[in-house]
Amino acid sequence: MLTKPPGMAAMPEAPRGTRDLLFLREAEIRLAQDLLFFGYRGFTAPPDQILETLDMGRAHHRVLHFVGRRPGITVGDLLGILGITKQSLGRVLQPMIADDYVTQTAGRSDKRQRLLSLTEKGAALERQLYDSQREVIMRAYREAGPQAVEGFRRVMRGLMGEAAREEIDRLEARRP
Amino acid sequence: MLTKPPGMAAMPEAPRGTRDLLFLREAEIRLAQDLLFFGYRGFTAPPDQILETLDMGRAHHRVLHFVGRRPGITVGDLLGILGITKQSLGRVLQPMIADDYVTQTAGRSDKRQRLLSLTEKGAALERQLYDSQREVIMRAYREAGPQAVEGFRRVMRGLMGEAAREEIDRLEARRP
DNA sequence: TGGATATGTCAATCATGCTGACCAAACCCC
DNA sequence: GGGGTTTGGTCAGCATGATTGACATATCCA
Repeated sequence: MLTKPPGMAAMPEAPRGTRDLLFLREAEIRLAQDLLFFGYRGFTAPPDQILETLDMGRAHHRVLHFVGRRPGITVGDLLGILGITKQSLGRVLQPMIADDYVTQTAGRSDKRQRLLSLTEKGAALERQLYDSQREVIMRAYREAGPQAVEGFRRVMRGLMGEAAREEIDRLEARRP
Repeated sequence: MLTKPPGMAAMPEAPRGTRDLLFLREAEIRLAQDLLFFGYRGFTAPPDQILETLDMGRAHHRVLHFVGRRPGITVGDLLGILGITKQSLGRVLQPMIADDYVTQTAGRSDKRQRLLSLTEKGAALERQLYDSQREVIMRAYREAGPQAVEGFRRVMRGLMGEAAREEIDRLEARRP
């Protein structure tokens, strides 16, 4: 089963002189990949730890987060934000309604809609999860400084698609 | 099944005068949560699209990335980086070896070890996935500017635990 | 009235993680 | 040299969260 030498792939060709520059560029991109992988993991770890004691997962957290962020959101809008199918959402959302974390209300203008909001219980859990992430983010922000935070925001916005950028703007605008 | 009004949870109390400050703080943290969610998704979307045509997933990409990043890495070290169990890794890694994306070589000093490297085929796929992510990252970096990139790096480093920070330093140091 | 829309649900499947148990080979120390 | 430890592989079973396809219901709107 074991082979002899690995036989690594060749580096891509580059004209003399530009080689160092291209190489530095590649190193920067590779670093970005590593930072996003480990950074995102650090960001999700604290809520994950709390959730597993409640037999919930990251999917539940996302529902709590975005429903809390936009109370009265429709199921369709939530599906659009999460980017999953209604079947996938249903399996997470319906138990959360049954367990009194989320409530549904029929839409005023369109009675087909089910407007979602957090209950007191749901809001309390969301706040606990929020606090655990707040700690991590505050520490990172404090260590990096305000200018770095602004740079972080600019880069993260650039990483997402146009649709997500508009979605974030909508979430920010709706700030109560 | 539908209840009447949502009954939103109360905002946490805060003494007069500090209220605005605390509120702004919370808005900043909430924004960070949104940015990380949508940004990470934008970052992973392009490789995911390629991978699904090959019947592979994100787990395969992570193996390709970190083995490519550290050729000759041991199975144990890879497990440590990925933070998963050997059973989970095995199910992804063994098919990749069978399909000639990854090779194993017995360690020179310790023959129990299986040193992992990418084959030509594996390196080619890894580069294709890298290129798709490179596009997204380059665009975000270009739009945000060099100072923002430095800030992004500082914040992402702060988000991860000490162990991950050391791991990244090790990966950077091993730059060929 | 009838088609489109919003939501829910059943059934099957897939990807990726987990635990527990166990095995084999190699290493290392007494 | 023998015995315990380490490294890696593997089997079985399970959970989560995603998918598709098909279908049901209630409501909206032209």
